[in-house]
Order: sequence, then structure tokens, then C-alpha cells
Amino acid sequence: MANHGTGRLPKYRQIAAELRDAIQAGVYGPGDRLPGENELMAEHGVARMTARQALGVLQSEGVVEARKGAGVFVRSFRPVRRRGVQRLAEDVWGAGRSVWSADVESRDLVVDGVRVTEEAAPGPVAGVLGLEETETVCVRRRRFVLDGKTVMLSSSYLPAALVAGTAITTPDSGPGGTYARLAELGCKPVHFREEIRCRMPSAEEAERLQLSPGTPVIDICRTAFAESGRAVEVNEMTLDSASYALEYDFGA
Amino acid sequence: MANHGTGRLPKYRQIAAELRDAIQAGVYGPGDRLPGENELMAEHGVARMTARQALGVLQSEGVVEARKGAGVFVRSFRPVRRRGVQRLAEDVWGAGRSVWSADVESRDLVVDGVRVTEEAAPGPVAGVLGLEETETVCVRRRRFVLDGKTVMLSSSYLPAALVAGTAITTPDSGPGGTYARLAELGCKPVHFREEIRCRMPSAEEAERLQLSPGTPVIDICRTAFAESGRAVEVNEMTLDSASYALEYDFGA
DNA sequence: GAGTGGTCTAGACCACACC
DNA sequence: GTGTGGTCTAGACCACTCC
Repeated sequence: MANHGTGRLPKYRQIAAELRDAIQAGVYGPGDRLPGENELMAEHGVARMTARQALGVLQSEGVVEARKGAGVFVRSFRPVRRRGVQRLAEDVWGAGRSVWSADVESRDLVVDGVRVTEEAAPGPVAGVLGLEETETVCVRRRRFVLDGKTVMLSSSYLPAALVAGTAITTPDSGPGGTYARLAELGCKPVHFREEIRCRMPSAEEAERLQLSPGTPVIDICRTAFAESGRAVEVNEMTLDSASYALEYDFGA
Repeated sequence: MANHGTGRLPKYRQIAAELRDAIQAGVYGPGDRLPGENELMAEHGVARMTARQALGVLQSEGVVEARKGAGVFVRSFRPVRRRGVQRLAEDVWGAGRSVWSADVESRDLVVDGVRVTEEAAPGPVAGVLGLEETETVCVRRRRFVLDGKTVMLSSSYLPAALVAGTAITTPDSGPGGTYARLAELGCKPVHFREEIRCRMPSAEEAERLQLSPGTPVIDICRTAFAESGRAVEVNEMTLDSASYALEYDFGA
């Protein structure tokens, strides 16, 4: 019968809208448990799949989160502020501090799973770095964990020929990080470009970033340029959008 | 029976993975039609709801798009590049050109539905603009349409007392737009801050932006500062993430 | 008219969380 | 153990698209 009676909206959308409004109105706050499938079935006189669909709508909107065996709960958001410009200022990495430390002041951040490899450059990266087909790149893959949750995956690509024999090719790139090492090589990054996209994650990414359904990811692709105009690094990052707010400051 | 036999993944995820891989491998290109529910039922020997769930996974990943009565199709992406820094350079709006025109070179862009109102300032906006409870703001709401598709909704807030009697309070803000008018008022914007978030849209937003399921939105909140350090405008934008790639350039 | 996806029902078994 | 959400079946009627 699909759509008779009350209104033009399908039942499951009506139920979803009702719950969404209740959350908006503060009836259910962050962390609160919503009426479950059985309760919705009884209250609205619908079949289980219909109640389930309603909750599915809110889930794919990122409003609620289902926990198996426990219930459906209102999600809360505490994004970290990531300053795109100040965090890459030379006085940050020039002073021997980690670039990342400029982001998070007092929360428990861990960088783990650093893996450094030498590989053939992916097509687009090779193009930006100006590499020939035969040239390889040094890839530094990292995982960033904040308060126990994975919030970002990062892959940094540098011309292998340029960074050979430096600390860049080791997991610990030393004080000031990769950019300080590049400066010592006479390739000090002086200009950056960040390109931002937003999309839904693949199933694999959702697992790696521990994302609950309805959470998009942010792709940031940063290119670092030396004084000569040469691109010396390409860094591809994938961020949990529920964990981040990006900020860029600039003049007119 | 839920989960026996082949593997540990639920059937609908297996089917989804299979289709996803086929798309990745190019078996189905952008715009191509995927096997429908009936076909999946027959090929995999599953019930309709299971085949449906599989397609639902790909839909919520933004990979495919269902068209009622027609089929399920692979989506294609042609994002517009939005340069965050250059587009707000003074020589753009100072020369009497529209800020927006810096974004899109040769595609059919329309700004429509401009509505200008005077309202009480929303709490966060009032705080940034440094307004008292009793002070109102001039709100300029706009809709941006590219190649026939709505790609952005924008609400610009300015102190009503500051802009009273200027073209800012009319739908057509004149050559160079709002910023040129602010300059004439002695409040030339010299510094900008853009804050970016990403999330799934509400049902209402999805409709207004004509988003297919699985498409996140990008929120950009831009604050314009005058020489004095005073915030003179707050612009809240909501973008279709499938239509945009953001770009920011800056020095070390 | 035939085929498609959209909505909905009424059952079922399972794994997991909490008590 | 009881209740929760996760998966799955086997039907049904509808609105829509395309021929």
C-alpha cells in the first residue's frame, strides 16, 4: 500500500523526521539512546523493516549511531581544529617542532604505524613531482590517532633520488621532520597548495578509520614547493570528517 | 541463517564488493547501468531485499545512483575548482568583477534566488561580528546554479547598522559586490578566515541541493576582517561535495 | 505493457551487550 | 537470559521509465 493516509511522505521518512526533530529540539541529547526498533514498531504500528529503515535514514545522515546489542544513540561531535596556514609556517617546523603538534594542544595524539618504502610513483603524483616513468618515490605512510581513535591516514611522496641517504627514508625523520630535512638538502619548502575534496569512504577506508555509517571523509592533497618552484613533496591525507574542522587564513 | 558458507562477509556486502570491484576495474564506466535487483537475485540466488541492500551499500558510498523505473547507474564526477585565496584577492573584487567569476571559467553559472532580509543575528554569528543582543544583521541569501544544477547555498551576514542605505541591502550589490561596497564604507576587507567542515546533509538540504544519496556537503564559514581587526562579514556556505574541489595556496 | 526501483509486511535465526 | 540490532527470506502493491 506504500503511501496512503497521513501524508505524502513514506512512513519511514515520517518516523525519521519525527526523531530528527526530537533530537534537534534537545529531547535526545548526544549519547542518549533513541527508541529502538521494537518500540518504533509498537508506537507507529509498522513492520520491523519499516522502523529499521527510519533509523537507517538517521544513521546515513550521521545523526545517530547503532551499537549492536545495545541500541541506537545520538552521536556527538568534537572536531579538532586544523590550521592550514599557521601549522606550516617556517617558525613551527624551523624550531624543531612537529608540524602536527601545532594542531592539537592538550589531547592525546599518537602517530603510529609509520612505514617508509620506495615505490614506483602513482601517475598523478609523478606528474606533479615532475618524475620520469622509471624514477621512484620515497613513501612515508602514517596513521594519526587522537584519544584512541584513528583520525587520519597520510601518505607522503618524495622523489627517491632527492632524499636518498637522509633521515627522511627512516621512520623517525628527526627534529623538525621531513621539511627540516628538505631544507638541509637545499630544497626548503616555501609554498604550499592544499586541495580538498569530500566523499563517502569505501568499506575498507571506513574500517581503517573506524568510521560509523554516515561519516564522510575529507581528502587533502598537499603539494610543497621549493624556492625554485619545484614540487618536492606530495602528501595525500584522508581525514575522518567527524574529527576535523579545517581552517585557512589569508589576506585580500 | 545470516552468515554461513562462502565467507565471513554478509551476502549483501559480498555482492556490493563484487560490483564495486567491477566498477573500479572499468567493467562499468560512468553512466553505465548496473545489474538490477532482479538480475542480482537470479545470479546470486538471494531474496530481493538482499540484492537491494547490496545496491544500497554502493549508493550510500556515492558510487552509484538509482533512477526510479530505469535502473542503477555509475555516477561520474566533474568537480569545479574553487581557489580559496586568489578568488578573494583585492584585484579581483577591487576591479569591479564578481568574486564568484574567479571560480568558473567556461561553464554556465547562474546566481539566482537572491533574497536580502534584516534579521536578528544567530548566536554564533553575533558573537563573531561583535554585536549586542538587540542589534540586527543584513542577510543576503543566494543560490548558485552550475550547468543547471544547484551547487551551493550561501548566507552572508553583515551588521545592519553598518550597511544600512547601501547597495548591500539590495539584491544587486553593484560592481565588485559586497566587498567593494564595504571598502567604500571604510571597512575594506583585508583578511579572511575560512573554516571547513564536512557532513551528510539533512533530508531538506539534500532536496534543495538536488543531492543523490551518498553525497556529503561541505560547510564553509568565511569571516572577513577589516584593517581594524573588526569582523565585517560572516558568510556561511553549503556546497555539494560532488561539484567542488577546494584549493588553498599559501607560503611557509 | 513490461521492467525497474520504492515502499511495506510478517515472519525467521544470529551475534552481541548488558544484567 | 533477555533484549538489542544485523542479516535474510518470500511474498505484495505502487510509481515511474522506456518502449
